[in-house]
Amino acid sequence: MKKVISQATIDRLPLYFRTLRLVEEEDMQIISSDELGRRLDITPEQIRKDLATFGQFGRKGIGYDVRELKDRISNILGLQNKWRLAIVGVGHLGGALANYVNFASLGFSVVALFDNNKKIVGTEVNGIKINSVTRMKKIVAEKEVDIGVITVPAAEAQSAADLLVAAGVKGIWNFAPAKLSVPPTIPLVNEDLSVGLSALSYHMSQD
Amino acid sequence: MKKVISQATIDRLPLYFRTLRLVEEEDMQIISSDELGRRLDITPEQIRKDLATFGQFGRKGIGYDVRELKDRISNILGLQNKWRLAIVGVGHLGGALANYVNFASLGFSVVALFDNNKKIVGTEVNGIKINSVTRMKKIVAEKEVDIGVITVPAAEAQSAADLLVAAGVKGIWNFAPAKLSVPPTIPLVNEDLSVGLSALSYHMSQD
DNA sequence: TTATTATTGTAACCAATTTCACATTTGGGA
DNA sequence: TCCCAAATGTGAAATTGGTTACAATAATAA
Repeated sequence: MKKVISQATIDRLPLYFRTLRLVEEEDMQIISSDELGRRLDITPEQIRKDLATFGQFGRKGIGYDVRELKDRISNILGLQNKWRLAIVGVGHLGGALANYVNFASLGFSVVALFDNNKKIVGTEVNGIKINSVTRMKKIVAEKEVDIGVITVPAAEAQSAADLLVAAGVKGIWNFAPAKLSVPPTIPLVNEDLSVGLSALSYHMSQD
Repeated sequence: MKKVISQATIDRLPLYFRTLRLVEEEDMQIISSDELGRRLDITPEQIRKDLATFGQFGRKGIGYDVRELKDRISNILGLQNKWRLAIVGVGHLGGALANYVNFASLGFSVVALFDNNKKIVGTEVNGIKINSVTRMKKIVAEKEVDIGVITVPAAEAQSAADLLVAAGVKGIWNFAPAKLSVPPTIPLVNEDLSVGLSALSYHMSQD
């Protein structure tokens, strides 16, 4: 199963998935690419092309089986893995992510928190104890952490990434506005909020 | 000034901007596309092409004037506007954004907070009072809010957007995992965190 | 002054992505 | 049974985005 799926398609799959879950709750068993597109503002052709990337399982003249499509997308995205997250940097954003309920519904769980501020080490957020970053290796192993989430200031982001990689995480989700260097075997996704906000500013300035 | 700049380019401009600020602090007056690219893992050709979209102001054989390039990008992104934000939904994420320092350094400021939970209306976060959503129109006008930030649950996101539009905001930054309908004159940027996290999951699942 | 090196700007090419057009399949109704 | 309407799947065309190659320019050193 080594079919390449484009990044553009991968970024749309979560949207399909979330819509299929809603549709399922409405007790729809079958959905057409047209209806799915209408709900997401994506053309039906685009959706069919995306889905065709990983085999054909729609039924001509009918549409797609909601349950089957949803499960298939979930598998492609690897959501069956129930990834375990550790958050490094328990400031406002890190704390918010530790409490973020939408993760749980996708099968992700926050299992560890790290900070280098002695004042908060030992306290708990959402029932999870904050540890010193010096204990990262031990705790990442113990708690079987898969994903490291970086919510430290930009200047400290690279060293947080280095510690996470050394501790053995399999992927990194970076919120710091900084370019990180990690081994090519470790997937890295950047979630720099200022990019989106700046893009909004740009569009608001045009007319 | 009606030159079209591609979304791909717009999304890279904030990265250039942030790097130029760092470079400026290092007292560099001139930077080459090569050096800028090295710091961001973007090819120098790509950078030159992006910058060429809005005129030529590099100097052949020399490079780009750091200050000038930074100011120019700031203007293109509309950051000189000092946009004023209102956050709707003061849960964990909304609260974190109300405290987020990186905004201020880009010239954005949070000037109003709204929630429909009576228990928190009247309290303050980061010195900003939480108002009832019923007072949105009045307060958006009073505080001269430009941008509405949506951090309510998905099911309430559309009505939050409707209220913001009715109150006169000029743009919307949406964190709820939902597709919003807004008038085409109102720029909308979606910041669905589950998209990035799912993409990370996908890449981690590949062999 | 002239050659050399560094570096931009851009045209031409190539790759990725999206849109278009349509053949094909399915179920339902006459 | 046969036709029609509703859909998918997909090749081809169009568009968008990225890479390559190189001419042009500027500073510096010989």
